Amino acid sequence: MKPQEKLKKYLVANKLKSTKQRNQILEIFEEYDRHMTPEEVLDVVQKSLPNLGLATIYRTMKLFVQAGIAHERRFADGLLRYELAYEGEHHDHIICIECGKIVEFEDELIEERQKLIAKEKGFQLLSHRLDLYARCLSYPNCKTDN
Amino acid sequence: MKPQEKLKKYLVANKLKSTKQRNQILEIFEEYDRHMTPEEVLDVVQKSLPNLGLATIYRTMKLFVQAGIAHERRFADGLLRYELAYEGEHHDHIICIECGKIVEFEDELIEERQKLIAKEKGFQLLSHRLDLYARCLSYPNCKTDN
DNA sequence: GTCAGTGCAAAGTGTTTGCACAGTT
DNA sequence: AACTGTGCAAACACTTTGCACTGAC
Repeated sequence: MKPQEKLKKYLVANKLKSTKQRNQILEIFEEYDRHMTPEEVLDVVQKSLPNLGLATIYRTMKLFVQAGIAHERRFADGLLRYELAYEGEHHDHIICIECGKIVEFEDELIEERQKLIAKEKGFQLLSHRLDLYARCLSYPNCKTDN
Repeated sequence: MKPQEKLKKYLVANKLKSTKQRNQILEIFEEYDRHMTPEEVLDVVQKSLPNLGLATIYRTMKLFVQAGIAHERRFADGLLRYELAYEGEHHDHIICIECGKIVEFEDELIEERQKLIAKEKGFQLLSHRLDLYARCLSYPNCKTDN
C-alpha cells in the first residue's frame, strides 16, 4: 500500500482531516531522500507553504509514525530524524561521519545472530538499531561535494 | 591502566588540576554500574558533595571522554549517558524497554560482518553502535523490581 | 600568586504545548 | 456548524556557557 493511501486510511479511521500541509509534507518525504530532520523538512516545505511552522512538522511527523508511514530515529547527534517506512522493511544505516551521507543495508546474518544473542542473555528481542559510522569513498572531498 | 591513573596522566599532560569533584565522580563511576545520565551521577555525588552542580558533571564527563576514560552514548530516549571505557574493549547493548535494564555483549561474528558490509558499500568502517531493544526475563514484573 | 575549576544562573538547543483563528468535513 | 489543524509564541527538558569566586599547583 502506498504511503498516501495509508495516510488516508489512517485519517479516516481516526476521524482526522486531510490537509494540504500533511499532504505536502508526505510528498516531500517521498521525493527527497529520507532521514530528514524536522528542520530540513521545514526548509523544503516552506518553498510551497511559506507560513508552515516547525510545530506542524513535528506534529505531522508524530502522526506519520502513528500511521505507520514513518519511523523516528536518532543518530549520534541526538537529533530526531524521520524516514519513510516501507512494507516489511527493515534496514540499518551506514553514516559517513565526514559528509553525513547515509546509506542503508540489511543483513540476514546479523539479524539472526542478534536474535540468538538476546535469547542467550535472557531477553526477547523486539527491535534493534545498528549504525555503522564510517568514511565514504569520496573522503576527503566528500565534505565539499555535499 | 586503571581509570584513576589514566585520569592523573591526562591531567598532568594537559596542565589540568586534580580536584575532589573529579575524583569523586570517577569513583562513583567505577562503583556504580555504568551507563549513567548526568542527572543520575548528580544524585549520587551530592550525597558526599552537596553543592556540586550539574554543570560540573557535564564538564567532567566531557573531560573523561577526552581522557579516554569514558564513552558518551545515546539510547532511544535521546539522553546523554556515560560509561567507563575499558582497554581494547568494545561492546554493544541490550536494553529492556520495560525496566531500562542494560546488559552488554560482544560478538565477533557481527563485528566481522559489519566490516565486510561497509567495504561492499564503499565505506571505511570506523565505529558502530548496535542496540538491541528487548524485554527481559522478569517482564512483566521488571518494572516494579527496579 | 597564577591560572584552572567550580557553582550558580543565564543562555542555547531541540522539541512540545496552549490558544485563538483557519480550514475540513 | 462542529470540531480538528495550524501558526505563533511560550513553555519545556536537556545541555552549554559566562562570570565571579574558590582552590590546586
